[in-house]
Amino acid sequence: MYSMTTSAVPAPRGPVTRKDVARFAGVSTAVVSYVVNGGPKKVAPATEAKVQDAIRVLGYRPNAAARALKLGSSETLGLIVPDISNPFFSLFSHAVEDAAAALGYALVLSNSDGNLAKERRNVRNLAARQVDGVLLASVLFEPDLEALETADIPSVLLNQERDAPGFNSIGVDLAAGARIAVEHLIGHGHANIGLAMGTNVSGSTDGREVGWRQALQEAGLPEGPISYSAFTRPGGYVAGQRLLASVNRPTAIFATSDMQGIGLLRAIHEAGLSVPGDIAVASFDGSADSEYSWPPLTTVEQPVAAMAEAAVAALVGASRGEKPRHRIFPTKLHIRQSCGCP
Amino acid sequence: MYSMTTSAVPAPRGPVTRKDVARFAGVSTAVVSYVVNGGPKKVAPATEAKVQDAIRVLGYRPNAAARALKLGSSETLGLIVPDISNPFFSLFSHAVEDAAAALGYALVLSNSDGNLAKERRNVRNLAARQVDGVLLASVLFEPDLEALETADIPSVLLNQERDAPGFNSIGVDLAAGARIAVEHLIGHGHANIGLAMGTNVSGSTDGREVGWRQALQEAGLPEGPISYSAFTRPGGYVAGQRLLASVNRPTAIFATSDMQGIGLLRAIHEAGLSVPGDIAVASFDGSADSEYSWPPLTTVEQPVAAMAEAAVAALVGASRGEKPRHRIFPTKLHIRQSCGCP
DNA sequence: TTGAAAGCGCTAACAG
DNA sequence: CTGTTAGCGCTTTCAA
Repeated sequence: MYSMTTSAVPAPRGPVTRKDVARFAGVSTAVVSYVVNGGPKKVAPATEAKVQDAIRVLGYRPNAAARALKLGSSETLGLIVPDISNPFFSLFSHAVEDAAAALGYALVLSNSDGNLAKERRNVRNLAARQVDGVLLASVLFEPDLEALETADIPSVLLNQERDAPGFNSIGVDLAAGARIAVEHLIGHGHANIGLAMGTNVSGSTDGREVGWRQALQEAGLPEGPISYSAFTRPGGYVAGQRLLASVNRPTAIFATSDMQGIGLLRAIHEAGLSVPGDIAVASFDGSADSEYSWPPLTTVEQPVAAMAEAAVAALVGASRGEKPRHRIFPTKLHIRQSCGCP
Repeated sequence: MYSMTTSAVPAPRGPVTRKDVARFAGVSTAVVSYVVNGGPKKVAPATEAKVQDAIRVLGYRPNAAARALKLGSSETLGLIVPDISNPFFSLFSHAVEDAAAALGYALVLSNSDGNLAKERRNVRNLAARQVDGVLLASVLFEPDLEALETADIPSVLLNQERDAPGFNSIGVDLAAGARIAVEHLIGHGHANIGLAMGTNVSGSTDGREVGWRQALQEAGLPEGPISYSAFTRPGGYVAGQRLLASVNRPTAIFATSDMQGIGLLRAIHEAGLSVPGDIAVASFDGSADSEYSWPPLTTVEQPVAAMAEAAVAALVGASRGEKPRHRIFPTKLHIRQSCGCP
């Protein structure tokens, strides 16, 4: 109806600004700010009502860019993952988005495709966009965060096993997780346990390999065959083929990711072998895929939601001046059928 | 070394702005803009070099918020999906991010969790953030886009089978895709083909159900049993259990998503039946999961990358004044082993 | 309790 | 070819 009446305050042509609201409500723009933000000044109830009305009638929506410019904060977090279509990262992203949204932050997502140049480009891009924090699952152990530092933007490194000094980081106890899985396999009586190890760029040995070795050593067992390949389904598939062809074929295999585990299952099935009858399998991550493979995979679950929340909290904390720290989360063994349990 | 020398141009304390660069290079701020944006005015090569130097030395990064405020464009696209951890959407998101990045847009991701209220909140939030376009895989057939319309922000509806007038939309030919899959199953000699149908809120019958029925009718075959359940792994699992227990147990089942297909496989395996020996299976989507299930699923592939590109292009086109349209993409049958092919 | 006004960093019209 | 300058919409200090 408003558009049909002649009014002292005509509907503005373009997008509605705070000025339009002020004019419509007969107050100053400052007052509009006060009611929109609930402060920093108190507003008389009657005035507030007028303003709320004007906002509703005009369909006013604050301009986030202007706010970001003024405040130097975009209420936005950036997330860089190698590949969002990797189930682990998509699960993680969802959890991060939830945690961010709960705090009023939007999430800008970018994929690095495991490509260092792209990762750096993404970091810079996020820095330029004045995000309030960046979560980075880096290709590297100590990534180049200079763009963020000079812009004073906090960051958290994801999937970080070790403490990278000066970095906020979060990770899971890889070695402990791998160990419980391998110990469980040993408990089933296996004495020749192979490893389908994912490859990463970081120089040092992955904790999952360490854990596998520890479990074997402690049980006085020799090391089974190892195959290094990508942390992916095809990677696991290839590793499976190689492991099955090795001179001393293992009776059980630990895969360092669910994706590899699934690839492994395919290789084993194709070879006409049964799981867990001929070969038992356990993997790492605890993604939904592992529950619906055949047979369902016994896997080491990462506490994704807790890690996401902690990562977001670390970002928010960092902007409040808390100092960088490294947080390690425990894992939990999910026993299903691929290990030989009924 | 710059920090060690006394200079007429001290390093600025806070973040470096265009003003600092101008001062350092001994030019005006306008000139800095011209070189940063490559226009709209030409700059003498020598001057440009000085500016580029200053930018490098100072580590200058343009403030996106200020730019967005000035230009009324954030160079950002919004994407709302029900659940990023659904492999179809994560694949799609990756493709969207690629397409967006190629055009210089960042991507803000949000999950609606299939929840209408959350979807609306996300739409509004994106509108307030002045994104330049929104891609929405809605819960509804005709979602509430008012917040976007009043802000003059273009949008594209994803996964939209039919033309919703006035909306930009993109979808796949569901019925045709389902038909080729079911026809393929028929070609294997199956005469009792069941349907594991995903449930959605839209009132009308899903094209995949239509296609299944069409193929059957054209072949003069009776309709097999149907089970309605969620488009998820658990959904497919339950559908599988029900279908296997039905009075006239089908010899083949068409699942309307890969996730359902995978759940279905689990139900069949648990029942001690073999695929495709006892029951053949085909599904829909063409996600990576379908390739590594056991047996690998014959599936109807959606051209995700092409759709993502078209969706982003539609957004950009819309802001150039192109009128809304509905784009349908063809599917392609990926033959693997679950249907009975060798 | 409310208002006026100074910018946040950037772009681009306009003037030189 | 380069510089000056007026805002974009918002927050917040300072004054009334």
